[in-house]
Amino acid sequence: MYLPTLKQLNYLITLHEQQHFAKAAEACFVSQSTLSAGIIELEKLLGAQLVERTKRHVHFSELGERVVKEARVTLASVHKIGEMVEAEKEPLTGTLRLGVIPTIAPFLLPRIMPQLRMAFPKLTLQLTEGFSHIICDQLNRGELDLLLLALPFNCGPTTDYHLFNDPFHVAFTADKKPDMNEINTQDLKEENLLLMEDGHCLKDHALAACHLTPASGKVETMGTSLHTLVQMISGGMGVTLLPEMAMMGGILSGTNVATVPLGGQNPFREIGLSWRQSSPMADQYKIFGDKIIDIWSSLDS
Amino acid sequence: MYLPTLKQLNYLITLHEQQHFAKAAEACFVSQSTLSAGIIELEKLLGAQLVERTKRHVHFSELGERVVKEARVTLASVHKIGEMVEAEKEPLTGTLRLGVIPTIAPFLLPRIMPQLRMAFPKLTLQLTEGFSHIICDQLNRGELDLLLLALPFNCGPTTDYHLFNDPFHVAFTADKKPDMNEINTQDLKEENLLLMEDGHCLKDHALAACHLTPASGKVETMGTSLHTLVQMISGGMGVTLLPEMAMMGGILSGTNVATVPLGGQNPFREIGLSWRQSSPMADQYKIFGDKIIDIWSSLDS
DNA sequence: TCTTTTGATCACATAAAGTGATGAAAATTT
DNA sequence: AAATTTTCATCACTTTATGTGATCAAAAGA
Repeated sequence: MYLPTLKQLNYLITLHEQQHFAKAAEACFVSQSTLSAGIIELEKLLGAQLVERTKRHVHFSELGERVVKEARVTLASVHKIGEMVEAEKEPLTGTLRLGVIPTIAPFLLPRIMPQLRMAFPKLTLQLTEGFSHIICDQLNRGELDLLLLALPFNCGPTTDYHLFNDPFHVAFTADKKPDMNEINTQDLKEENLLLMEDGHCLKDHALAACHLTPASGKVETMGTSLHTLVQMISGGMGVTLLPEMAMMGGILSGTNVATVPLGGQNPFREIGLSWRQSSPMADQYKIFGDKIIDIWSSLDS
Repeated sequence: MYLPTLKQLNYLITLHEQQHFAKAAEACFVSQSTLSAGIIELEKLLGAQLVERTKRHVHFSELGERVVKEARVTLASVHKIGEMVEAEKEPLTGTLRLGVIPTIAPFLLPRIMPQLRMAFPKLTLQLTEGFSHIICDQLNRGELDLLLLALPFNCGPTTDYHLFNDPFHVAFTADKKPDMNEINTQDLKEENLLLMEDGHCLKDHALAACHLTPASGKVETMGTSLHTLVQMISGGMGVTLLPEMAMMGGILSGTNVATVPLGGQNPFREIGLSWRQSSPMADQYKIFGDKIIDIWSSLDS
């Protein structure tokens, strides 16, 4: 495949506009000899005469006219590339492919999206909801740019950015709720603890918050959504750990469930962002994360 | 205005296809270092990172994806230029802008166009009818490629190509037609000679065929078409010189006009082609002219 | 720990694009 | 007719861009 030079095409277009070699050369900020040689070179490459030269006039052949027309299309396309890049340099514009886990997405996003849109009006969010390990794979394959998830999660060569802590509450059937300001891991030993099934990192983080290992007895897991799990608690089937975020998102409305804050050390899950270490947009992602922190704390109060 | 290189854009596209520097380099028939440097150079020029490199994977940033997409458009456009030129190399294809004078066009074209189309099916004729000096100007301005006219005509720096001679006949009102095989210039001295007005070169060529100068008395000129002139003769207002081409084209049908061939030296006008001396298509125009000769002589017989 | 894979980098070679000066042909003025 | 002007091509030369193989460093995998 033989390629002309964009410079040559530009020379040709300018020559067509000026109908004069010396003037075209001036317009291109090169010497007349350069432009002349450029046009000759282009004609030689294409193997066809595009321009007829007389000592008095410059004429474009019928083919030359058509080549000029198409060359304009070519340069316009190149120009568009430049414009796209320039637009992108303004931070947080364009499209951000964001992966979010299912125990965050339905509770956090509806509450922060409006303000996020206002803060970054030129940013289009392309949301993907999935289990941590799924969206981590997508991140590492380059199909996503950024993840919003619960940390820690071993996601390969990523940079994690802490946003805020999301405290756990223990959810009881309303009539079984103990009258305490907070509840401790030890107090749960007699309860039937229901958690979400493998895949949801919420299970691991909940256990970690309780300083329990998966092997500790009396733990049942269920392959359902958090909403369904709450319904089970409401029906008296046991207790569970609920992220405050979900409660603030209204997961308890219309249920027969009451909650007590979890006590002890680190009774929360950590919410954060992850991106590939190699990402050139790290700065922008931090700004994005800071904005989420901002919005979140304003919701809390 | 800063221009990337088409090579660089091509490297980028290939890298996107191969997702691997070394393979992309191979596909571009360059060394890995060249392709690597090319991509880096492009990123530096644009001032933005398009590709994320890890030791294991190559990822395109969201911007990178869009740049690749637009770069494909660019290269397709360049490719189209190449195709246009290639198509043009096949002789007598594309568009030919042909200027024809009014004393040829209506008589010759209808009779030769069908066969011309058959001979050059890929050639589109863009016809312009006008006085010799008008279409000559257009030729010299590069607005026309080729002229079909009566020679000689001083048209500036053109190459003329003789096609055939078009004999003159003297047209009388039918009842005044002398009973002769041919008629001589001297025999016309008593007649009222009607010719076309300035602008039509037919006047000059008719006078030349008669070996007369415009000053020779008893010559009237009229600013009309040849058809109208024939009507005047039919009405008994004098005699005129008619090109045989017009008669064969049926100009006399339904009129009261009879003709006698003109005698003497060179009793004809010369039909030919003209193109700019500087035209790169001279060979093609000769082939085109030869075909007209061909068709014309087959009509004669 | 050793090997393999992979993209970046280095020193160097070649090719392309640039320059000012000059030349030749046509058009215009003297 | 001669001189001048206009205009594009060409020349010798410089600078810049693009290319190469060899080598390096980092990460992944054995």
